[in-house]
Amino acid sequence: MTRLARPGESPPTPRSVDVARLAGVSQKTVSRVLNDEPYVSADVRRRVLDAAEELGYRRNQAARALASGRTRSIGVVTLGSALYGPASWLMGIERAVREVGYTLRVAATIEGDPGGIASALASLLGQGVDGVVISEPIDEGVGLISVDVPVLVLGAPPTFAAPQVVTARVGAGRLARAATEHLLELGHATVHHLAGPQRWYSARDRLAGWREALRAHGADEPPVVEGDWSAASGYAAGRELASDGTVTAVFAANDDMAIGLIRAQLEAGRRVPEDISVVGFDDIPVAAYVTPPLTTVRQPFDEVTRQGLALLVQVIEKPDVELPPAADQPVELVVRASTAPPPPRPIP
Amino acid sequence: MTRLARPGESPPTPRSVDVARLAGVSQKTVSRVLNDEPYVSADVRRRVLDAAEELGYRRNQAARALASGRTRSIGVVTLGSALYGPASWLMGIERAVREVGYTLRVAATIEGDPGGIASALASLLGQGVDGVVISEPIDEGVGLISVDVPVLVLGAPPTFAAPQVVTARVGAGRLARAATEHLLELGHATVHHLAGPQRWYSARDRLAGWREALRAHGADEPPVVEGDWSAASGYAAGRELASDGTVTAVFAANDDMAIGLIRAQLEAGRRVPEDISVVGFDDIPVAAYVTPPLTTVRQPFDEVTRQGLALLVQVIEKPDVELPPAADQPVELVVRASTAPPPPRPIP
DNA sequence: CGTAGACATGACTGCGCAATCATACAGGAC
DNA sequence: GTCCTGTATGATTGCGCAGTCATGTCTACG
Repeated sequence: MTRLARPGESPPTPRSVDVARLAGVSQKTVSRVLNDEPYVSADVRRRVLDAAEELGYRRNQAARALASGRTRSIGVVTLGSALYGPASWLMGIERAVREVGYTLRVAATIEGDPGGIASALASLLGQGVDGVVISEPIDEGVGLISVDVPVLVLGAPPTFAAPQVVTARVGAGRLARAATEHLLELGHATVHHLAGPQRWYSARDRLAGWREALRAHGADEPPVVEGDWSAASGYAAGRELASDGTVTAVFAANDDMAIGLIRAQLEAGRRVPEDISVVGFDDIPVAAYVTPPLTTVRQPFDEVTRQGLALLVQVIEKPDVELPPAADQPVELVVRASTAPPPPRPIP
Repeated sequence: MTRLARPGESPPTPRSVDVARLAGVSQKTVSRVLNDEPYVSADVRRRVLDAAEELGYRRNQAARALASGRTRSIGVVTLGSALYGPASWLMGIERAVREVGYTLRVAATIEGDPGGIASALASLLGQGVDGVVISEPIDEGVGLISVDVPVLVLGAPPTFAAPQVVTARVGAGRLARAATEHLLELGHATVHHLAGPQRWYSARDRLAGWREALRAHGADEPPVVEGDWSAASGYAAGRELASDGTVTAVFAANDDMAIGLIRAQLEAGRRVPEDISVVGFDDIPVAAYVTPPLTTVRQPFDEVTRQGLALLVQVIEKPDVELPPAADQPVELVVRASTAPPPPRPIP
């Protein structure tokens, strides 16, 4: 932490003792002021803050962590990709973490790296984070991973052994169900599903929501096509589906795949939404501007991360207080122009 | 850092002394082994590693940082958004940071927050990072920000006072120039530009590249339309441009705006690319699948971050060694179907 | 008016590790 | 054999802060 100034450079960074000396108090009192502890007179507080300001003093986090046993940092395990969903989660978490006065450490897992989550977690724990957020985990068949700090799992059921596990379910399942029901209510006999990779919990959630909706409406359950989230995989799936004239509605597990799928339909001479309706998932920024504008489902990233982190921090700071149940977030289906009633009769 | 076990819980986490005791050596020797320092016999090394393994020992990073003055962590200042560009930079950085054996701390700036970069930097410096990466900075008119660790600036010229400043230019300007030239070479008399917000260096870079290309070809320089990166702003700009029949080619500063712009053209009854050609920037995942598939420019995120970080780490660890010049990254223009020669005569 | 409590401050200590210095023993040069 | 250099290890110390306890001052109240 000591920044070794090269000869002739700026003075060394000040310590709390320096502040104390300048303010005419003890080092401990400086610590009191900076930590907002009680029993400091207004006068002394003022002097200390002024002195700190004058010296440009910043507390040494390593020393704080060592002395107090807390780093005031939260680690995030995220997918090492720029996919809209994971990236949005991460940014939501950053905002929320900062709001509660913590700092953020990030470890990315790499798709296909076995033990990726476990090693990312190990790296974070080694850094001494006070809590961990796991964003949209994928199933690695690792079984129970054991962690000695509280864990917040976003968008998936917990499979971690930890002092406390908090979950913030997005209700992706409910959202998927709403998307499917939207299509059924337009009059489609059934709805096909272009699923995400089933190693992802969020992909399984969406599939389950789709299935529920079909069952509730007594609709047939057509075979599932699985993609890998990419528009390319959506395109491939779309070519396959285009050869089946009975398909009139598809719910894709994300917008990228939906867009690829639509392109395949157009190339096959089928119009969207006249011949086939498509619903996506995520509401990526361009969803409203592609052709046709995409009906999709929007996830409340900010609200979910904020709520989840508030819980996590409470668990970290007051492990014994009872947790309030997480409030459900509102479902938001954004209806645009990629969905319509089915054509009068299936295309032969 | 001390994880206080609640009564009846697992034993406290082991310290290096515990490892030392088990291995029958001194604490310092454990430190030597774990830091790969010389002058340790193979036998002792083995015993220490075994003992550490047996106890599940992990070094306390706070203590290491305090004792050594280095955190072995790199801080990143990034835009708090899920925009494709910033998110891709961040993930590229994560991979690169891990490859060089450091860990990552993230601070996001908030658009519109005055002093955002400065406060994000302050937060990171307070955490004691050994180096800082600033990704696609925006101009806050803050003037010189002073930092006491080496800085890597991605995609922009440096405006920081720091012991060492490294830049990894993406060559966005060159890429923008290539995009514009592509249109000119198709026969367009000139190319309009839908710029990004000019507070962003990367937006200014792209504008400059566009301007250079026009000058080099002796083409007229039409007025610039400025968007805010969003598809919505591209759409708005597109409506404006659509009323001008002389516009036959547009270079948009990112793909989202290009997609919004294309949608506005279609709604105005102009065909892309027959009536008007559009080039984007970024090659977002869906760019190949929108209608028409988007001609765009791809940034070499991974190569640039990897090279830049290698330099940054070298500067951190060996401040006195001369830096090799950064190699230029290859320009990649991805030609798809949104560009074509201009229509025979301007639409009246 | 003496004492219990609230308030305000400081002295001292220790967090877990790496840096520094000291020590000990090899083997080679002379 | 003595001296040296290179190798291998340990003892001690200190990084900069917060925790603990001691101490002092001021009010309130019987």
